[in-house]
Amino acid sequence: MASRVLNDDPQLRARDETRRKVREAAAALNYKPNSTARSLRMARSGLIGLFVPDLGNPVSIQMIKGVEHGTRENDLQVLLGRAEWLNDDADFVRSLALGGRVDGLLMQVPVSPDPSLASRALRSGLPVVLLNDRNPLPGSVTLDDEAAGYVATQHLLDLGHRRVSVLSGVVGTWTSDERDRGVRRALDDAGLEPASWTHVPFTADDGHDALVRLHQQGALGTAVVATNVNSALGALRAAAEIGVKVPDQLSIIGIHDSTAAPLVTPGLTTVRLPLVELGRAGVRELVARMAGAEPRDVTIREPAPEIVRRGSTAPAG
Amino acid sequence: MASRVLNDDPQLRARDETRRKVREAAAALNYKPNSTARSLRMARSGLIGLFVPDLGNPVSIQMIKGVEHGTRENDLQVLLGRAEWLNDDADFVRSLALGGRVDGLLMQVPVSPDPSLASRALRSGLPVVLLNDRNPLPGSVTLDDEAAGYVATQHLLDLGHRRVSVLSGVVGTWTSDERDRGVRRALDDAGLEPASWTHVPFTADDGHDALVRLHQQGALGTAVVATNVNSALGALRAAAEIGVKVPDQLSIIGIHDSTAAPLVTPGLTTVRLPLVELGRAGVRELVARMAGAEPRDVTIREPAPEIVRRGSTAPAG
DNA sequence: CTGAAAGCGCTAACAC
DNA sequence: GTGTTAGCGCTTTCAG
Repeated sequence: MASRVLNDDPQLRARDETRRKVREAAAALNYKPNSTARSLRMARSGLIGLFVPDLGNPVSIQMIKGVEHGTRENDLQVLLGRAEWLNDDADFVRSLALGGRVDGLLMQVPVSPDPSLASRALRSGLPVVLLNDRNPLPGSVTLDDEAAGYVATQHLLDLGHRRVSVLSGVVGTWTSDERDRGVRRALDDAGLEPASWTHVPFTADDGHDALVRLHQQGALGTAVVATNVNSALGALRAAAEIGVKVPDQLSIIGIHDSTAAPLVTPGLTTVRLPLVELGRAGVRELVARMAGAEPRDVTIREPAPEIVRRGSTAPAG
Repeated sequence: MASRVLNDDPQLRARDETRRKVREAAAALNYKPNSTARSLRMARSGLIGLFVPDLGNPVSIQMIKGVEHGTRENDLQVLLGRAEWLNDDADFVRSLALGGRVDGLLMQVPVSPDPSLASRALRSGLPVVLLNDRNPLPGSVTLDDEAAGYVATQHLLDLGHRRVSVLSGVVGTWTSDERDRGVRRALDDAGLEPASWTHVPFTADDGHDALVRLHQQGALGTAVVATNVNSALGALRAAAEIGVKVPDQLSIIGIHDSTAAPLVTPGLTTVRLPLVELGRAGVRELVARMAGAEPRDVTIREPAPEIVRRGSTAPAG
């Protein structure tokens, strides 16, 4: 009774008099509902697990901000964890699920060591949605990475570059493969072959080393599309070290924006993707799943990938 | 009974036979304890709230990593939230507390808009520990910021600089004031006056603009201590833009390390503080508080502040 | 329209 | 050594 008044049950018919009394009593006692008891009764914790491999990654941060928005909109809260934990503890997903600690799981899967983590989670029975990655099993939210690859490459082409080196990610990861497709399409449309095509992990150091190597081998074009911000940042740094002038001798563009991008010299031109929107959509999708919807793969195409032009790209010499 | 076997109650005396049976039955039924019911019964959620103002800040990220360690060590989990929420919703802390959603709160307070947030939380009755900040009320974990200011300045002095500009933070924030004290002490020890002393908020843009202004006014020394990484990064960027060569004409050092520091050109010299340790200690302190300990202020002095030398500092011309 | 009572799954106290 | 039961605080069903 009191419960229904305080929760504004629309089904309830009660005299205004009664409602008032109930509320007054609650206020007087400084009553706060116990969320644990409620969770037990409702068989619903109101918590979703958010598992990311590395909080240091600007991409994760943006997504998390979106997730925060999403959870506020849906009266949920976030239990934060590291994706590795799911790996260490084979049974952890199941405990979380069956134990009712969380109602669902949002996860960004680490590229290594064990990609089967995603499949296992998706098969666990718990509502799970993958963030920024896809699996043979449905249940993911991703961005238009193909378009991002295309747009980034096209920016370079528009600037008159004809010899472009591509610094790509790890083959077999969904986002990287998609971006590669976009890059290839832009190159094909222009009837061009890449000056070089290198696959490196998603760190600044890897981008750095790759650029140095290309330069030594004389395989470096007049521009590089780095399929990932961190390697773009590393490549930019490498160029400075080996005396290749950016943007005069070399243009560099990275996919995804980062707080570091405007801080480096010159500023890194990037393509911005709606990562915050991705996080928010992930929550929406998870909420649908918790309500019984079938797993599916959704792609966020709005707003479209956008070039954030800073100093690292310029017309071809 | 079964409960006590599965929870390895050391008080319990039971035949091995029985234990085995219980465990087998549990395994056969794929039994997973329901954490909500347990929380209700134990009047303890096993969750601590972690509230930070801005996930984009490298300082927050490091602390969070430490908090993750701490929670694993103490069988706790993290409910993540934005510090602003505590502000928006005057009653939110109380609901969290009285409602039993979390057992305690770890918070990094936003410098603006409302510093009373911390006092209110500290007075809420819930165990609360402030991270990297201090309040008139006890209950905080901080670093040796005074030492950090000293060490940073001393590094410049050791390099032979005599005219040092200090780019300091917001007056009245604990960390900033402490660092200022350390800077002052180093300067005093050397019998020097600062070339200039500016207070700016903790963003790259503010650091950028401050450096430009100092340069225009001719008040710039041969070295700058920036009391915060972000403004150091901004200052470095500004120097590049206005043609002041770093480190030839100007040395720059920042307090706190950042993933961006090695990416900029030249790399930013920083002083590294044990932020991860701070996060972990925050959890330890909170656990003590939950067990009934009195609130207190603790300072993490180990490991001591350490110079991470990169390209942005060099001997005075 | 309002009050009483059952029961969510667990743990701890207490009989046996 | 082992089985039984009360009760955590809530929501919801069912009488009144």
